[in-house]
Amino acid sequence: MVATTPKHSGHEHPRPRSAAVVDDIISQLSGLGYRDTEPRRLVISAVAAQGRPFTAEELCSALPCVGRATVYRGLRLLVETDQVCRVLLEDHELRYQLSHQGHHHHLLCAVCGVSADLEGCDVEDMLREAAATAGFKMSGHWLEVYGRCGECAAD
Amino acid sequence: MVATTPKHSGHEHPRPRSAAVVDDIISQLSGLGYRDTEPRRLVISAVAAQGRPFTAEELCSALPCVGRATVYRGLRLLVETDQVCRVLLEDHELRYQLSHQGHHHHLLCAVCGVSADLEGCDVEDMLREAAATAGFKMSGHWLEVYGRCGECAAD
DNA sequence: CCGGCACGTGATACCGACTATCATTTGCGC
DNA sequence: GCGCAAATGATAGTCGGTATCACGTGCCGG
Repeated sequence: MVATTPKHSGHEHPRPRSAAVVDDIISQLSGLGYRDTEPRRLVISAVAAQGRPFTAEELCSALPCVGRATVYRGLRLLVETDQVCRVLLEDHELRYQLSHQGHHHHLLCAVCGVSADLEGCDVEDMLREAAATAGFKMSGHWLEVYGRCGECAAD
Repeated sequence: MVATTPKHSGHEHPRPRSAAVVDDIISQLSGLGYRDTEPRRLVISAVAAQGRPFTAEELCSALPCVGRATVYRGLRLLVETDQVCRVLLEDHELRYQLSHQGHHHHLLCAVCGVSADLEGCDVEDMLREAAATAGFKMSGHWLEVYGRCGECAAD
C-alpha cells in the first residue's frame, strides 16, 4: 500500500493537491456547460482522494451525504469527459481512477490493487498490423496487464 | 441412443460438427467427474451452434426448455474448464464463445459482431518487459481488439 | 441584486443480469 | 435395479446500476 504516485509535475502546491485537481476539473466542466455544484465537487474530491482504482460503490459509501444517483451520474460524467478512466480487474470487476489523460494501459497489482501506467509499450501498430492480416480494420483496443507490483512481488 | 441431434434427412451424413463438439466436451467433462446430462448437452449444443459471441441471455432464450439457472451453471462450468472463453465488447458487454484452446486474443467486428482470433501477434513478451520497467512482475493480461471485419469494412 | 428557469439533486422505484435456495429428478457406480 | 450424490428448475433474492420525478439551486439576464 503505498505511494506509486503518478508523476504529475506538481510540487509545491499551496493547497492540498486534491483541491487543485477539483478546481481544475470543475473549470473544465464549466467550459463544457456543466454547473459548479457542491455534490459534484464532493464527488470529484472523493475520486481524487482514492489511492488506487475504486468501485462506484466505494465512492458511494465514501460520500454518505451525497445521493447514490448523484455519485453515479458524477462518475459517468467524469468518464465521458475523460477525467476518469475505467479499469477492469482480472475478475471482471469494473473500477475507476483519475485519468492521466491520453490513451494508455494499466498495470494492476493483484495483491494490493495499486495501478501504474504502462509506458514504453506501443502495441498499437503491432495490433493494427496483426488485425489487418485477418482482414480487419482496427479501430480500437482494450488492454489491461495484471501482475504484482515491486513491493508485493518481494513478499 | 444418441441422437438428440435435429436431423431431418433420411440418410446418414457425416455428423454435424456440433454433435462432435458436444461429444468431445461431454467426454472431457466426464473425465473431470461431471455427469452426462440432457440439459448439459443441450447447453453445449446451443453454444456450439452460435456463429459469433453470444450473451448468457441469448443462450437462455435459445433454450426455452432448459432452466435459466441450469444454462448459467452450464456456461460457468464451460468457462471454468476452458471450453468457452469470455469476450468483452467495447461497451463492456460480456459475451461468450467456444474457446479455440490456448491463450489467444479476439478481433471483434463492431458492426456484425463476428470474432476472429488474433494471430501472429505475440504481445506477451513485450508486455512483460514493459511491466518490468515499472517494477511489476506480470502474471497475465487481457486484450481485446475492436474494428471492422473485411466484409463490414467494405461497406 | 433579484427573479426565474433549466440543470442538478436525491429518495425511491425499477431493471437486468446473475446467484442462492431447495424440493424434486436423474445419472451412474455398485 | 438400488440408492445416493449430482444435477435440475422454479422461484426468490442480490447486486450494480438506471429511470422517475418532485424539489432545490447555480447562474444568466435584467
